[in-house]
Amino acid sequence: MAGHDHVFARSQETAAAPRLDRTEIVRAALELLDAEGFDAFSMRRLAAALDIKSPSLYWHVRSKDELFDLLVDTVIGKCPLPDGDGADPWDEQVIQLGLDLRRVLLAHPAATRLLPGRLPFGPHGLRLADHVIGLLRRAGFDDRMAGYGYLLLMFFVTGFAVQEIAFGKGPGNGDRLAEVSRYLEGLPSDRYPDLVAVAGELLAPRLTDRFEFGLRSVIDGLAEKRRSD
Amino acid sequence: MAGHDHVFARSQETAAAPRLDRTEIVRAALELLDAEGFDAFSMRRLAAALDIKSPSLYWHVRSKDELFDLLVDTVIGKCPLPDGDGADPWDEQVIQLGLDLRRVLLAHPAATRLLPGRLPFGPHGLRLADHVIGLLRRAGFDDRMAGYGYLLLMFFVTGFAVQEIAFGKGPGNGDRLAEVSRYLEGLPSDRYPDLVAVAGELLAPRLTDRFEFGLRSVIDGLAEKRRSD
DNA sequence: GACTCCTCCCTAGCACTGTTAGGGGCAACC
DNA sequence: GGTTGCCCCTAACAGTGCTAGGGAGGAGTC
Repeated sequence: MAGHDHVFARSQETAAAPRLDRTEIVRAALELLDAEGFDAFSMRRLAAALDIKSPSLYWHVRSKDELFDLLVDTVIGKCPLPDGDGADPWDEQVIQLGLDLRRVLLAHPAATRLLPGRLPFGPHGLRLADHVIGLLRRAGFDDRMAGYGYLLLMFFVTGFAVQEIAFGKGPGNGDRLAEVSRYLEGLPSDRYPDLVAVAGELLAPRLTDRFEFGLRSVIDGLAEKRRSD
Repeated sequence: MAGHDHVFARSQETAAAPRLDRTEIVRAALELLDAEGFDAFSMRRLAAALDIKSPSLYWHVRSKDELFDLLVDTVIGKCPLPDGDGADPWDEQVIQLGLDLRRVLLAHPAATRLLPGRLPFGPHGLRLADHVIGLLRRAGFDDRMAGYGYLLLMFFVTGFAVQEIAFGKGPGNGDRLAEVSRYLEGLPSDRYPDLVAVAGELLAPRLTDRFEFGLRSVIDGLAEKRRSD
């Protein structure tokens, strides 16, 4: 389609420098995921978006799975980390981190689908882990509890965000939430009395408050544990 | 290949009754997932395990995705629900439910990978939802909080179990956990000082205690909220 | 300048996927 | 006996991740 002007672009822009590298590929992949959704993603499509053929991708990236690892780490990298310890107490800092991470994940719903089952231990993921664990250790937690606090935070934020996205947070299907609500309300109330009764309020559109509340519960539990040590 | 003896089997076993139905397909699919893992699963393989050809599956099941919905619901259905309210206080009942659900999910790690991003609202999922919400309502929570309590429980248990499986809980890769631990310990400790310090204890093999502790924190937070209403 | 090496993209193709179109045997019902 | 509907089949389509192997062209060396 854009074959011929591609030749021009190539000879002009990138006579010496390679026109592609991993970061450029990851950037395009994230853009494709955001725009077209998870199901529309494939190596061939990504290659087309980069104006190359799909096998060329494999020179830069070992496999689709490795690319997904890079994608996840890139998204995690968008979560801001305060440099040094701020003035806030440790628990507020952890909660702020959780809120930021959730916000970042919800901004890339298709990429967030890659997270479950993946270990978030790319460079950015490691930096985040080190940050959280450091925060907890300086707050007086021992090594075991600090590590567990980090795991708990990640489990909670990831699990919440993924399910939240499943419930229709994605772009374009914002009314899926209403659709599910209607489905639940239409169920036979003799079989599921309590569920039907609360169905209207089960899937509130604004989950931020609920998220923060749950996160606070988890962190409070953690704080309690430290005290009892 | 086995075409001719298939004819015999057919005329003998299944003269009148249909030899296949959805529950039989789901049973075989779960067996295949458990035995061979998620990556080895395909409609053709499932068909082969049932001694039929893959297009025949589509007479019983609309799509692979619908089959996955059925699978998830079947696994959820293995979580025991006490009939009627037991003698235990509500929070202990909820925690017991969370522990049971996690156990069931860990027993089918490959099927659990299907859960994230899927709404657990098949028959069994609905029954579970109704049960939990009923428990909370009778404990004095209003409709909004009861619904949220259910969501929080599901988010937490699902998120925890999925990540736990990612960390190597699957069958056959039990030493992946040790491998990840070694990787973390080998990181440059000047760049990730706190992470490396706790790396050895980050991924404990027995996560049940940690799970229960986190779950208790969430439930305690919920109880607190009720009091403040 | 000719040489080789390395980078980075290409074409061709493999083995596989989910899924549909359409056909046919066979039991059950009128 | 004819018709209906169930339940499986073969054939095939469009697409997937990925590999083998090739070739253009810049970089470095003699």
